[in-house]
Amino acid sequence: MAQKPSLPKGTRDFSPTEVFKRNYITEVIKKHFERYGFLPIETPSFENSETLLGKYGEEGDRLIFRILNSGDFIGAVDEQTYRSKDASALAGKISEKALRYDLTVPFARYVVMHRNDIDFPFKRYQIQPVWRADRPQKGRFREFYQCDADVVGANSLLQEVELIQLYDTVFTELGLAGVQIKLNNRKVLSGLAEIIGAKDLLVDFTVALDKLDKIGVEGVKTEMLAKGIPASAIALASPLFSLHGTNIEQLEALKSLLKESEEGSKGIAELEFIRSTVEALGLKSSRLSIDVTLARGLNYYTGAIFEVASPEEVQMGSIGGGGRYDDLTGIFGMKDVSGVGISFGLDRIYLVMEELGLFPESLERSLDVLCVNFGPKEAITALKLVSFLRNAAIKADLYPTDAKMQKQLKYAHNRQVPYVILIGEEELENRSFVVKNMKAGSQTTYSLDRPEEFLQLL
RNA sequence: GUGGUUGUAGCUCAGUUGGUUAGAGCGCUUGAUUGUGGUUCAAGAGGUCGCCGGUUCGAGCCCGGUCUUCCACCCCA
Repeated sequence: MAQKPSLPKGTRDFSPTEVFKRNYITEVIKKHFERYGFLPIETPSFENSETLLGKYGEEGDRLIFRILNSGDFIGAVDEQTYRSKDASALAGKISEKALRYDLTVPFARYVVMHRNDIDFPFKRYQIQPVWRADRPQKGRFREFYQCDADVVGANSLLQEVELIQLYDTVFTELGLAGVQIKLNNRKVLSGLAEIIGAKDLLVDFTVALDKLDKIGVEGVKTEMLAKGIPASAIALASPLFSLHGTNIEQLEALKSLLKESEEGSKGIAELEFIRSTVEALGLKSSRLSIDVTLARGLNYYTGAIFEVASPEEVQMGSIGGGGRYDDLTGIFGMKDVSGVGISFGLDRIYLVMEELGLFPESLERSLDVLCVNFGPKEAITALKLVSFLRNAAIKADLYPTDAKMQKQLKYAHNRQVPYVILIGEEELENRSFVVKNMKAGSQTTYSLDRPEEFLQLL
């Protein structure tokens, strides 16, 4: 029986135009990744569950798509687990694989597994889809692409500087000018929690602080209280709520606030180095802003934290994020390997560029020349000309059947083909071809013996 | 996972307190147009009203469930 086709929630088909536009973005990103010395890798779309589970916190585990075992997966479950109706215990028995949730954890696994074949420091990039069992909303899908560039095996802060430049270079070339690259440091957040005496509530503290521009000072205080952070501690942290001024001024204020914390002071020193070095090198169109409230992202960051905000005129979450993680491969048994990386959110960048009308018009053109098909005999000659054009790197095609000219021209019109070539009986006889300029409506005749004269027009 | 929202022709949307045969614009097909698309004119095709169930003499409209869309929260690219 015929069933109405449909897509799973949060997934999309991409039309030819959309794919052209998406490719345009990824080509730009890829080009600059390679110019910065990153090497491409790919990893499987699914991993063993234990590789992924527990790496993204409780919330992350919930959002991981799990893959049902094959065969008689129920028969393999022991009676006790089966009867317990404990979803997570049962899931562990009937599912051993899961879809990739991000590109960083699979990369960490990759590094550990291939440690003997890799020359460190290893700079890799990876552009692949990831899956999250999230509820879709604006700019949020269950299948989406991340474009990651990470360096492992060296912990120079110059890498942070370079990654900021990389962000700037890519967004500038895409025409996404004036993007704000937010920078924070986990050590600063950690130091703050220490100073106010809430070190064990670091995550709750930072998650609440992150919402400052969204829910305001009172909202943040309320959330912190709800999470069990004492009022006295919140009072100590209050200078944070009203930080303002330039990056330098904010750093000065933080420096004095954190002078008692060794870790916090280290974080400040890192921020200061990155800030001053980036400033010395200069950015093309983006601006770097230090933001101590920035805490979003994965909780494995240990140093720098990046987030790229969409341009203000567009209502969209962040279009990129990243940071430094000193310990990631430690989970897989490889200690003391530091990594730092950034990610571009392809799907959101697409939406922002679409909204701002930043895609070049040339992407719309799928065909430069279409040859009208007048019949078997004319088609052979037309095909010769089409081959000639194709060899000259022109996107050319012959209409496959000798349908009515009206239909063929309408097809050319709908596909926005700028030039249509006509080779009918008459042209065949005097070895010529007619080129119709679809925009102007004008026609010019060329000799089949000198097709290169037409090439000059293109 | 929580709360709200949406679904009618290929697309964008009308559709009255529940009442015969569900409409429009755009698009599509055919013709005016035997070598010419866009403009015009004429004709035509296209819908189990997301799906399942319920209430009713009668449901696109009311009720329940479910899927989907979009939005907020959580979290995040």
